[in-house]
Amino acid sequence: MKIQQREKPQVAVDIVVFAIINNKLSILLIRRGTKPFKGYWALPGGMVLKNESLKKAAIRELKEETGIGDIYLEQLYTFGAPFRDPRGRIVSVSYFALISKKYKPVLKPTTDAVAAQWLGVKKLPRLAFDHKEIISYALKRLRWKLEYTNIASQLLSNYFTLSELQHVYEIILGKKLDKRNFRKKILSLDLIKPTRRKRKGVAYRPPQLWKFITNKHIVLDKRELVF
Amino acid sequence: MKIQQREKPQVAVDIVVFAIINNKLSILLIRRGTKPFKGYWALPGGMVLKNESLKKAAIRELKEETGIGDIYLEQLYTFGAPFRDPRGRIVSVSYFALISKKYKPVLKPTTDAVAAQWLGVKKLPRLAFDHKEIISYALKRLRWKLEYTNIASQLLSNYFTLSELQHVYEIILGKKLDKRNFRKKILSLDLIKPTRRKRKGVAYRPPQLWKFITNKHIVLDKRELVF
DNA sequence: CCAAAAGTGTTTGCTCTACACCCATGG
DNA sequence: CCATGGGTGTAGAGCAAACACTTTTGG
Repeated sequence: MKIQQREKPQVAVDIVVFAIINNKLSILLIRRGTKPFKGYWALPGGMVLKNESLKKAAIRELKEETGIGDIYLEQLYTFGAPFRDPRGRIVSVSYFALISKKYKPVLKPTTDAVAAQWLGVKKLPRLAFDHKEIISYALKRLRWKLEYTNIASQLLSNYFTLSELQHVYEIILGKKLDKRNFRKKILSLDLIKPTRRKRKGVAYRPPQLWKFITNKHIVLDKRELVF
Repeated sequence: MKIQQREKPQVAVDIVVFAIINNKLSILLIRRGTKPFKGYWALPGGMVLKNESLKKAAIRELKEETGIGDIYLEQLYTFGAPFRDPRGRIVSVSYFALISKKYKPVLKPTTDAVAAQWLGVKKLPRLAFDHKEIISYALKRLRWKLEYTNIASQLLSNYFTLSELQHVYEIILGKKLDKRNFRKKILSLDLIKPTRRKRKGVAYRPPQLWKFITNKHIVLDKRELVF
């Protein structure tokens, strides 16, 4: 398919979807089945439709790829270099999304994609367009927001143990944390509360299950969660 | 002028230009001379041209408005609600800019604008489009970046006194700061250095003049400048 | 000599860090 | 009873906040 260069740019969304898969911070990528960059991995995304907001477009694309509609989504940055796409002028508004453990995404290849797959951020393949840059931007934002928001809630199930929460931090920040200090700090912020439940069936002392006090996105007024 | 709704959105830039004018944090606004929102105040901005990057477009528009080319500019957020502009689908990439004391902007009315003026952020008039939202977003970003970057350098002359620097912080954060603690903190970060010069002609002890060690944008790895 | 802002240290409380042992369960 | 991760407290160091007086100049 060949698209001519237009006078007016087209507006697209590209989405960096993070999830923790097999204890690795991973990104959803699709393998392109058409030119340009055929065979390369790329971020899911697509054109914004007429009378569709940018966020709606991102939600729609994500639903098409993963089947999940209810997802944390936040605008990242807009990339608009004139020749970032060889097909013509495409301004891409990037989003970053988090998929919580409570969902099981069903990856569906779509028109442009021959495969969709979770790939660990540590060793990403070569990527189409300027998608590497977009991902690096998203990673920065993710690490940053971990420190002053309750964003980790978006990567866990409704009920979780403190160790699971700590692992989210460790995986994303890429370093081991002290268990006691982690607990002290996270508890001091009143973001989570204990429940009556404990995780059953484990071959060790059953851990307390916790939940976030709210599902809403909370922005702390300081970077309180710097570990 | 009536523009029809197009199938492809147009891409525009809108710029929130901050400067400190008469000890007030101010924004450059233009009074619209044409419909829609004729007579309302609006952010400077305009359409992105073919083969022009987003940032270039912002720089060009700013130069047209203020005559200043060398300016701190950073992308903010992209607003793309389908009906944010009654003329049709316009996706607006917003930028935020800082004008340093070393420049004297010459405000020039342009095609769409009957007047350009600095208005204090404390009491802004009613604004066209969703520009109020854009400004509120820019203000948040400005306050936030003050705490972990050397962005204040963009609002001062090359040489400045510590009190002037402190005033930038006080004006933007909207609170008085302790002089001794301010100095201690700012000096501990190695962002500025003393010069041999002192400000002359003042009716009090002549203050030391300082400069920023670099003109480059520095991002600290912590929010060190929380006062 | 007066007015005005510049410049300068110390004490106190709080927060962050480092660190090791017992507990509850399944098998 | 063994293996496994869960759960808990404290002491010391470093950082942040509060606070008042002396200095230097122009007029």
